[in-house]
Amino acid sequence: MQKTIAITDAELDIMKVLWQQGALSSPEIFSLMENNDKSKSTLKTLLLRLVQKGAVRFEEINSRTYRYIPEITEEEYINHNSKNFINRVFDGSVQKMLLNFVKEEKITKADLERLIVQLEEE
Amino acid sequence: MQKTIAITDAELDIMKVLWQQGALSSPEIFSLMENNDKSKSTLKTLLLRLVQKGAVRFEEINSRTYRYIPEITEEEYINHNSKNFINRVFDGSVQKMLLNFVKEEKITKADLERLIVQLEEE
DNA sequence: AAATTTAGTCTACAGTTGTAAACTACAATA
DNA sequence: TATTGTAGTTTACAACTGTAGACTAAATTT
Repeated sequence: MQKTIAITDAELDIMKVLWQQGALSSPEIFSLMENNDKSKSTLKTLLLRLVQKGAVRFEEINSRTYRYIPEITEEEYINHNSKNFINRVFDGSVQKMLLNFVKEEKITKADLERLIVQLEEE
Repeated sequence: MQKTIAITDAELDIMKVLWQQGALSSPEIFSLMENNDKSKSTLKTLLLRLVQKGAVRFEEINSRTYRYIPEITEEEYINHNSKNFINRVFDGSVQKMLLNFVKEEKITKADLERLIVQLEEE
């Protein structure tokens, strides 16, 4: 069982482009995050931290360019964070969460019905 | 629209007992959190921070004891955090989250059906 | 009244996070 | 080849977090 790697919010923005693209050089990451206001330097720091914590590895492309590759998958991230969230906010109960979302009208009956149909189609 | 008050994990433990009990003195909080290993001093720091950020207020009971009262409700906390979580992890889409939970078998068809029944009963 | 317990306050401190400037070294271009 | 652009590295720094010791002052116990 692999140890848990915590990814912070700022780091997550980088992971998202990496997950989407598979592997990117840092300039590529940077240009894909142009909407993001962070400086290039900030980006590099975040990338370095991701490498240090093992969330990303890199390969040398040529002498001064690297390709960064995600080491943990988006699924792993999602699963880990979902569990965390449900534990923290809903005492670990998915039921409790669902009930709350329905009560708060974040989920409608139509949503639920659609899901059931989807489930049956498989 | 009230400004957002961020509650950290450690602080949340305190909020939880306050939400459950409504209002407590700090020794009461402390004894309700005995399972928790934190020192009394730590608890007081967290309580102070909660007061500073407006998540908790206090009333004097007698000269050297206070009653601490939650200023934000558990619902507010849950709603805010749910939104945060869904934004961060599922790009703001509840549908996406549900789909993922179903796929990961965190939610079963039975869960969904039960929810629909509950909805209809209201 | 003296000793002890205890609620609260002040101060501290290391680790994490978000952010970035300064610096280095190679590569492309003039 | 000298200049300039740029990928990467080092260093920094303040805010936030988790944790807690030291100190103060009031209440309780002896």
